[in-house]
Amino acid sequence: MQGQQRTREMNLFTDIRTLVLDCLAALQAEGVLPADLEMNNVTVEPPRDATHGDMATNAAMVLAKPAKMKPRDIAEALAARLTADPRITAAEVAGPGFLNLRLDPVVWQQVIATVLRAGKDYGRANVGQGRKVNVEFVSANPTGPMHVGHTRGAVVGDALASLLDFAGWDVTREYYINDGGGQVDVLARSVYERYREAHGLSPEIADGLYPGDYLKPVGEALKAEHGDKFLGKPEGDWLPLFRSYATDAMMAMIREDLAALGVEMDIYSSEKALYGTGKIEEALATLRDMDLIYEGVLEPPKGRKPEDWEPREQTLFRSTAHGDDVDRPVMKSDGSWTYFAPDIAYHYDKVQRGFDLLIDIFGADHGGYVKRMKAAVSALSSGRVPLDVKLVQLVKLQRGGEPLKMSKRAGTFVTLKDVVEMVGPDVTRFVMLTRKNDAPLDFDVDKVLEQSRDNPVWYVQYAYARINSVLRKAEAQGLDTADASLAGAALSDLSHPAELALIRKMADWPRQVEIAARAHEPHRVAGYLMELAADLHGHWNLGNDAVELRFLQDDQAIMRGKIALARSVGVVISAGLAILGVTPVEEMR
RNA sequence: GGAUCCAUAGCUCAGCUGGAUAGAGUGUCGCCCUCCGAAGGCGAAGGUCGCAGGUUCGAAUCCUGCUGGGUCCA
Repeated sequence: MQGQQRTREMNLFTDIRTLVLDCLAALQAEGVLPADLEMNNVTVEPPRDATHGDMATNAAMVLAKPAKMKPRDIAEALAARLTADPRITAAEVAGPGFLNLRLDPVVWQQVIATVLRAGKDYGRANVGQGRKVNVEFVSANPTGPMHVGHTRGAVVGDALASLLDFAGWDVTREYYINDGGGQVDVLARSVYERYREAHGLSPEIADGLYPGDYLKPVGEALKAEHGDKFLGKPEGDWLPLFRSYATDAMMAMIREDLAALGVEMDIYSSEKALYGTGKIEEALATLRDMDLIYEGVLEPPKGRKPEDWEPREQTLFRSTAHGDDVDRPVMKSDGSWTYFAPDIAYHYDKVQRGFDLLIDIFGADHGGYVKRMKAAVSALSSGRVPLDVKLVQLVKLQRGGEPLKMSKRAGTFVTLKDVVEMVGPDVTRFVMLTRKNDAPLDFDVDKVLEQSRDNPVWYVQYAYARINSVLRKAEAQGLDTADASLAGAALSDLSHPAELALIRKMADWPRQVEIAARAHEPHRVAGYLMELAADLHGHWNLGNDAVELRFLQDDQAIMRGKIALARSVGVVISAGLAILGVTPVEEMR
């Protein structure tokens, strides 16, 4: 397979792991090791401590027990086999049974050529094997502009989608429009007041209506299109029209906000569109066939004394059969659907569209919804399709250490657009990915624009800009700095420990991609980039004292290798930034 | 009351989904540099990984209970 072949060449760690497994198989063939051994737990990783060598394998420790042998004996037999490979220069047993490997520097140096030849595809993985994944994210109610909380979900979802794509998944980015519930009626009534206002009447923004100014243009547009024919008319005359008009306007605004962030959805699905199509009934019928729907009365919630609690018979989903804590109502006693019913139908639809994996990005306030959603997907796909729900915690927006408060009810809140206008889409995206999704995030709009070490965005961008600066200078000295040319540079001169350390960091990139993709954690990419940038800057600083470590050299042949190293770091940085959706800057100003 | 997430250096946080002596940044302390390969550099001190058990060759990581905090729930 072409793809797998390429992956093997790019990820040095899986290369060496394959070698380890081959050696173990040979030992089995010789009868040194028993035939039936589980090898899945055998890993090849960079050691925490660089003095331990280049790579370490735990094979001897993992296999000791099932093979009924001492770890040391296995390790020594394995070491003897491994050192027969030209890539391995040393293999020594250490600690409780680790096997520390040292690789021929040539192997490391070749990483540079690999990076330069692969370009932006360096690190592409095949963990997805072309399977289909649906990432549903943002899914903000179409009742107003997106605020900072949504922004984090948007960035996390988009970056996760890019990461999975990079790791070999077939990705669909999807937005679920919650336009079926009561909140869009509220929206329509709010817009009606703005419509009245457009006619010179004073709006009555009753408690519970959306007070934001952003609805004024919608009211005016309705006036321009329909004149005064809805003034003084009963709600039934205008509600449906106002509802769809307003949600369309809100969705247009949300799409603009997303575009400002650089987020492009593949599909917008509508909750409203599920009604009347039989989709909900179909999904529930499927569950009913599985004996997972029944009429019943829920236990009152434990603990706090239920004041207005009364036992009511409802239509319930037996979600406890799929891991939930209690069964959940899908239809209220008055015969109307609960919020849960269309969500079931929507996820059923996703299952039917053939996805092998579903991912939902929710705000942390929807955490209570996770178990029932997982139960529904588990039931409706007969356990075939996993649903992973990533909960995105709050963003604490600050300016110079002071909190920027937001309140949707008062109509004064910091929108996504505000933030993007203040700091730009690239900074917004990067900062949103500097923490794992389930940890709260501090976002200081002043700090993220500082040029300092503790501003991670700047730090990574600066590394990239430095590399480009040095490339320009090398070019001015007559060097061909095209990647294709640099890929042919002689690299044997790059043998200084600092240079090899930098290369090792780059060699780790494909591995980090796999780890991040498997864990569904795009923030790891940002973390890796900060480390790579730190290594680049550290190496740069060494050049202040040690002239032979500078990228710019008098000797063209030597400089060519150094520049190849610099450029390959730049390639990896831009590959990582591409996953985050951040544009690298060529020059600092 | 239940669900869920979190708890790691003074502070802000990483930590490879079980590996070796737990890492950065910042702050503190000490030294060096004034170099445009500028937007500092080197080093030191600083830890019962919330607490208590359990699982195993091995736990910050997995399981159970507890404590404290965020979020959610008719």
